[in-house]
Amino acid sequence: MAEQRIRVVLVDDHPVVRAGVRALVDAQDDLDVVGEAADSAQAVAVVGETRPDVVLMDLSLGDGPGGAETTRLVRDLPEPPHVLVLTTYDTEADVLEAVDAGAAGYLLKDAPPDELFRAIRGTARGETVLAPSVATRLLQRAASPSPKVSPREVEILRLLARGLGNKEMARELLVSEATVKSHLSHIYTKLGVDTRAGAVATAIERRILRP
Amino acid sequence: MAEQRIRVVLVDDHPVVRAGVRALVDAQDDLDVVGEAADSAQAVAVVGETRPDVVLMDLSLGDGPGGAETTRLVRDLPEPPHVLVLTTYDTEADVLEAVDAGAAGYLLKDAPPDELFRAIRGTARGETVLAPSVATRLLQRAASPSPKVSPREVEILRLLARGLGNKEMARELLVSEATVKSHLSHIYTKLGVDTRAGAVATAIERRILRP
DNA sequence: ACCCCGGATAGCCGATCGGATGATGCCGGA
DNA sequence: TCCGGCATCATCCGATCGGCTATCCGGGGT
Repeated sequence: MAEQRIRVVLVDDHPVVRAGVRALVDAQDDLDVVGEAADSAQAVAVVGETRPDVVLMDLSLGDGPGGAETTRLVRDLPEPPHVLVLTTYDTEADVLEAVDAGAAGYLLKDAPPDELFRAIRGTARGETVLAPSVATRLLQRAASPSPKVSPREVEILRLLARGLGNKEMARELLVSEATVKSHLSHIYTKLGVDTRAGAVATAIERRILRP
Repeated sequence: MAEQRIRVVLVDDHPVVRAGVRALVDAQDDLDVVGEAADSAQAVAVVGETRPDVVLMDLSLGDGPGGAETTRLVRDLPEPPHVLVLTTYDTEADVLEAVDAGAAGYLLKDAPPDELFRAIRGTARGETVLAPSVATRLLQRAASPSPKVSPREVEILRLLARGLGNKEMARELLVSEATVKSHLSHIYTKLGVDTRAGAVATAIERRILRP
């Protein structure tokens, strides 16, 4: 007789994507979509009810808790399912957050269906599955550890995004202009940029600042 | 007897999204998916062969020409189909560019299926269909005298966010440094800022740039 | 005990920026 | 047709920035 079918739950706020994954996955003999959720609360509920083997998780779930936080919640359930992140972007922060939250795999939505199926089966077996571009990025980062920005530096970044000059920041933070310049230099080094504008853009992209 | 079925072609580089839209649309009695394309060249070819009533167009098509440019190409064909943009983001620049390219509608991928169907039918009849959030944004812009940033200025903003200096931008855009400075001054005025860092932050916040 | 890191401070200097001012050509709407 | 917006270019000048080199202090880890 055949193996046990792999039970899959979809978590994605885009109805179109849910329909697409369901259509593709359900057409496979060994895979079954047993539930769908459009947000974090639904996800936890559906996973609790259906006890799937694998959860396909989108990272951006519109309002409320995101995919990373939802992954954490799902993984905190008793006998948790494996979570395979299926999302559009492979930002450094996204990947790290997801893996940290307990995701077993990270796939991009532009992956061909075959790759998706293989990833689901692998994840169900407890393997770690990474999209090629994601794997590449992780290796790069592993080679060069990205230094963390200190609290004070984040303050500077906030003022920077508001367009303040060094003198104004100094007044705002009650320190000397020299100190501000010092912080800025460190920020440039850590973010790998050499201008204020670049620092702001990079800080927002790395989610150090919220847009 | 029933009306003529509406013939639809999908253009999207994500297999998952194509499968989803196809599954949803094909389930409707009056809608038929008659072709799919994953990039610009395929899109033009498929549209030429299948002569659809409506093209569902994603704006980001991976490498090569984007959805806006592809929309232009498709609309330049003889007896062109109506183009309904179906994408993830509603950045001001994206919307303007798409409409300028001849798109008849703009819908977001998180729209519920019903809305998608109504949009397709409306577009087929030659109506203009905008997603609520997009319509809201356009109305805001129209109501408040917040001056719109020109395409060239958006280019400048992009380079700005990458931390380029005026000299570098000038080289990149094949214009003189004076021109760059002129654009920057206009940008500052329009965005209500007076520094590069502030311009980047404001541009991202107003979704003129994507983070 | 020692060293590293975050934070604060200082001065110097060349490169760059931002503001002001003015001019040209093109195109599209009133 | 005229006006306005867009894009282009030019100068001038004071203010600011970014890189560099140093110093000092306090706390946490080895």
